[in-house]
Amino acid sequence: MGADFHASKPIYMQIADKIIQQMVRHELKSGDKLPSVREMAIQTGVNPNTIQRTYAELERMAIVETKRGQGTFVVENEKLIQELKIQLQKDVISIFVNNMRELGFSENEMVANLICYFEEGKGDMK
Amino acid sequence: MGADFHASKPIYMQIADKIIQQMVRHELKSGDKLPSVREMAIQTGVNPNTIQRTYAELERMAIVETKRGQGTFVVENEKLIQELKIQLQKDVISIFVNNMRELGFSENEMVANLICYFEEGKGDMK
Amino acid sequence: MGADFHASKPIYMQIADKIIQQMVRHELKSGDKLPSVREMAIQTGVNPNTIQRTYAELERMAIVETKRGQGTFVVENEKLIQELKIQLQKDVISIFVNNMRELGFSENEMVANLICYFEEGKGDMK
Amino acid sequence: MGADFHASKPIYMQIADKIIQQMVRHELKSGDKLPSVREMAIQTGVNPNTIQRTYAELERMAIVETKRGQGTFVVENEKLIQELKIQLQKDVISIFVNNMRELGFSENEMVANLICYFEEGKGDMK
DNA sequence: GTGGTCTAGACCACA
DNA sequence: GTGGTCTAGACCACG
Repeated sequence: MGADFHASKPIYMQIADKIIQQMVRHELKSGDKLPSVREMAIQTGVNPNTIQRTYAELERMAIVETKRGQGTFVVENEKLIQELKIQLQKDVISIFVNNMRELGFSENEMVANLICYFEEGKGDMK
Repeated sequence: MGADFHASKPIYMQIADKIIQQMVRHELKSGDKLPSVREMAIQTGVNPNTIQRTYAELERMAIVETKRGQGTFVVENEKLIQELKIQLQKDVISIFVNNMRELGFSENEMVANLICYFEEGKGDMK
Repeated sequence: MGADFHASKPIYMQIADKIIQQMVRHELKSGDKLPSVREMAIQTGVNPNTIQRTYAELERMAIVETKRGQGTFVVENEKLIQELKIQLQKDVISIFVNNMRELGFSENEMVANLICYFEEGKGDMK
Repeated sequence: MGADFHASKPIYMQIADKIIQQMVRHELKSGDKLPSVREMAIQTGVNPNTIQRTYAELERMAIVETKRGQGTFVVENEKLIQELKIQLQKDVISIFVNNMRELGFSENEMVANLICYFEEGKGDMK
């Protein structure tokens, strides 16, 4: 569970992404309490300030809310989390399609290559 | 052709990517001469230092070579460019698969959602 | 009647403000009894500790007094409540004038814009 | 120009507000470069991290943009700044009206009291 | 030179 | 106990 200090994305964002993924996969549900800043800091092995920043970012995205003196909670809005998943999914696909298009692939080739990737691990895609 | 100062990737890398894409799509071929550092700097509207770094990076990847007093040329090695394309393609697919997996999708769902994306633009992906 | 956990003001102050407003508007009069701490806590949905602090704050301002075993009462001093209203009013106006001045407005423009705001809801204020 | 360490608003926000006011009053114009983080830190007498946060907040509001290695600039969008002014103005008026209404004043009384405030400083408002 | 991130450790208000 | 702010000082990538 160590942080990757050399990735391009800042640590506080990597942690935010992890939390979002947990929401999207329903490992974290509406109304659930996140670990306290200090506890999360210990769990992830980073400075509490970094977690603070993560939580602030999540709150800015309106997918988490903090109650003074009580803690930080997943927002009570299941619909918003659903939309979040759809949005993230579209973003991921969109990036993939753009990248592949820039390499000169047609839509059919993209699908074919993806299937190929699954079947062969690394086979004869061309 | 302006540089995107907001993207997460450094500008010199953005430009390197653009050049590599041109090779992979055969808009730039083995032996072709790249624009001079100064000219490229003007074309892209960035500091010549930045282009310098772009060319250095491409040379480090061994897909470009600088001939003293003559300029910078795409390496005379068609096979290497082919391999480059395959490598890039695998990277792109691999990133896509990882991202989708983190969102909780199975391989079949990935393929289905991709096809869905093409058919509907943004339809009812679940 | 729920507490706003997001506002910049602490909850105990928000509640104190609400009570003061009721006095100023004569919905609460000299000598009236405030709800008990527990009852108020239930009404507002916050921790009794928080209400305790609200009442303590009001007592510190000398606009409420606690009689042991009987409860908390609005002070028997109509004049003081009048003065409170005038003071609050001056504060509100003063803040408004400062804010508008910081935006570069003259006194005449402030009056004009206020009138404008009433007439048009949101019209062509310049 | 010292920072007020005891105000309710955090310092980084107070500084952000000051900068926004300068834009709204056209003391800072579209495209102008803000002082560097370090320089501003010296000017205001706070830690560079605090200014960093101020600039990050302004960028999040999309009224400032940072160019890597060059500095932080007022966004090239005069219209947006105009809208910002109108928005701020509406907010200020709206808060004033709400506060006065909570004290039990009618719209006419608000205007009258404001004028009174200007004429007398602190005269016989009731 | 620029902004961005991170740590360490401190203090605060709030519930 | 909680989150929020701030300082001090460090290191990094970028242009």
